Amino acid sequence: MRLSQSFGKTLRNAPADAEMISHQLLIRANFVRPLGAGIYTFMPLGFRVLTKIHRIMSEEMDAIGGQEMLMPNLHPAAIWEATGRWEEWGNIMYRIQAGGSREYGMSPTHEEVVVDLATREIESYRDMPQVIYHVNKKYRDEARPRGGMIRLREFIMKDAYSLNLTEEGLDKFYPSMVQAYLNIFGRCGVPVIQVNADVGAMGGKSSHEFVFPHEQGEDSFIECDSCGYAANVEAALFVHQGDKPQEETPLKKVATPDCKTIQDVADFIGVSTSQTLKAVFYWQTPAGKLEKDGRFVFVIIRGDLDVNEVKLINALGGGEVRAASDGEIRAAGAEPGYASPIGLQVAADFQSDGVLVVADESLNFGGNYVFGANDEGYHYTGANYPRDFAVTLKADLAEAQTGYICGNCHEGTLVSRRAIECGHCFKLGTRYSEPTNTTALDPNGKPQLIYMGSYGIGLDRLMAVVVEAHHDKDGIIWPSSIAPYDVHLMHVGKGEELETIAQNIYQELQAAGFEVLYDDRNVSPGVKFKDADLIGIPLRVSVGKRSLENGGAEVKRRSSSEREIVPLEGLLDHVKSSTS
RNA sequence: CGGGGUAUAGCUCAGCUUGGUAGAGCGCUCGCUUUGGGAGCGAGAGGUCGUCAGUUCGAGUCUGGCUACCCCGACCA
Repeated sequence: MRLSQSFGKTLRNAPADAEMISHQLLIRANFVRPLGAGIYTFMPLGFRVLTKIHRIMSEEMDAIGGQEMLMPNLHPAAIWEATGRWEEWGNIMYRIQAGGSREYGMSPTHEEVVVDLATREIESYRDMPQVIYHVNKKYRDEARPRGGMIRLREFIMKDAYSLNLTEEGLDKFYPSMVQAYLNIFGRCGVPVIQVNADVGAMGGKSSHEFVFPHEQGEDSFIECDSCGYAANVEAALFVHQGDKPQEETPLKKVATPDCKTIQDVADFIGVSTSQTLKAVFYWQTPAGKLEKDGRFVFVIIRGDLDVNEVKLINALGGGEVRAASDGEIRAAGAEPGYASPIGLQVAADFQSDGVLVVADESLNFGGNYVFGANDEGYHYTGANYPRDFAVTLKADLAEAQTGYICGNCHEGTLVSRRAIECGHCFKLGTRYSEPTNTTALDPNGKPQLIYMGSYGIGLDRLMAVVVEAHHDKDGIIWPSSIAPYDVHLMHVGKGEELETIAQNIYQELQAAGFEVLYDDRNVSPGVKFKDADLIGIPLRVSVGKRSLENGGAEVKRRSSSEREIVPLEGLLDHVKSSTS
């Protein structure tokens, strides 16, 4: 490509509102152009990078048996109603009202289409396993697009779907996809951390996130500073510190005036917060039900810990939770600020009457607690479980935090880090096959729900992450695997002779199969060098009066400051060895 | 959806306090000179100052509504 004829130009300044480096550089170097918040055009350079990322993904997917295809973006409402997500994704899906009463959603993801296909195409175990994938647009009405290409409203995703007859089949296949993902990120030059996001309940589904640590990221994860263990906040294992006391002291009601918070109470009585229990109240709305049909949930956790709502939802078997109102708390018989289940009728299980009390495991790592007395201005001391109160359910509810001891190596300290989520592997199980009754006959001729997995990587975001990982003060430094061109050729200075030489090189390199961006513009050398650095093609070849006097063309890698003069006759071989 | 910020030429910004005929740099066009790290001189093109309303003889400037965009947070398969 001749730069003099290419569409669009590089910019000397980045738009003032671009904050992330990748956002600034991709715009300045003319890879992308904004159209609206979270909506971008890929310019020719950007499209070339996208195409190369796509190719790498296709190779890795094909290597594990994937079959590339293309699914639609206009989804009839019916397929989303079938899985219950037409309602569930109310705020995020773009909807289109077409002639008559037809309704469509703009593809926010493609599980529904895959399930629809599976019901038609998969009839028996003989038709599985399958791995299908495509690279296609996704549309999500994100409340807050951010970071340029990091969170978009319209974006491009490589999403793959696996179909297996059994859970074992899915479990067996899953690691190969995880490995393929590691290969993809490796080939794109992105050092990702694999984050285990096991979420326990909900049918034993598990997932892995691949994150790139970055302080401006939209995601966060927990990492051990010693063993390298990494996990989601919801999944992170940590060591519960504390022991049961030797002797249980008697329950005693004490006045604690104006002590509404745990810190107040602990200070007033003179103990640490880990010597207290706190009550936190939620209103749970089960999946697919209205809020008024939900129920009150009384959560107990040690005073020094915090409830992770995702863990709570999992413990409750799904749905949504929100903080309960004071009215709802009083209706359950508890006193806000001084609450405990002591003296309340606690439900024995989910079906029984009484208050649903869910306690964190931390309850067992201590005793003789300070706990509310359900009487304004009073707490108990010496509260012990199960002597003094009952709970409906015990579960892991505590959120891992910076400073906790790692649950993997039991030595290191957990640290919370910001990151950009680059990819996600998800065992879906029968989440979509069940509501749509997507079954296949097993060898015994019996229909079985099929097991699905879904696996996604955002290409636009990945492109931005590559730039975040590979740049310097002058511009982008593309890894050669996804660089828009192999060689950035230019002539510096004026003269027909120079231009002829450069053109010959241009043709010679292209004939040899190289992708060459030729800066044939009649501008000063400084402009050309600055643009070459900004655009970031791995190898720069320049011919000028000075280089010819020194014996040939100057060759420089974008990633290094070394320049060398290569005789014109040997240039092709030199480029071959430099790019291989 | 809460909090904060911004909106004037393609890009970066000044002008607003104190209302009086739209500015600079870069970029763009033409000419001449220049050519190894964002060249020089000269001549040009380009803006209903986000939008709607109000105050005023007069609004880019003052007031209010709306919209868009950016940042923090909530949310996010």
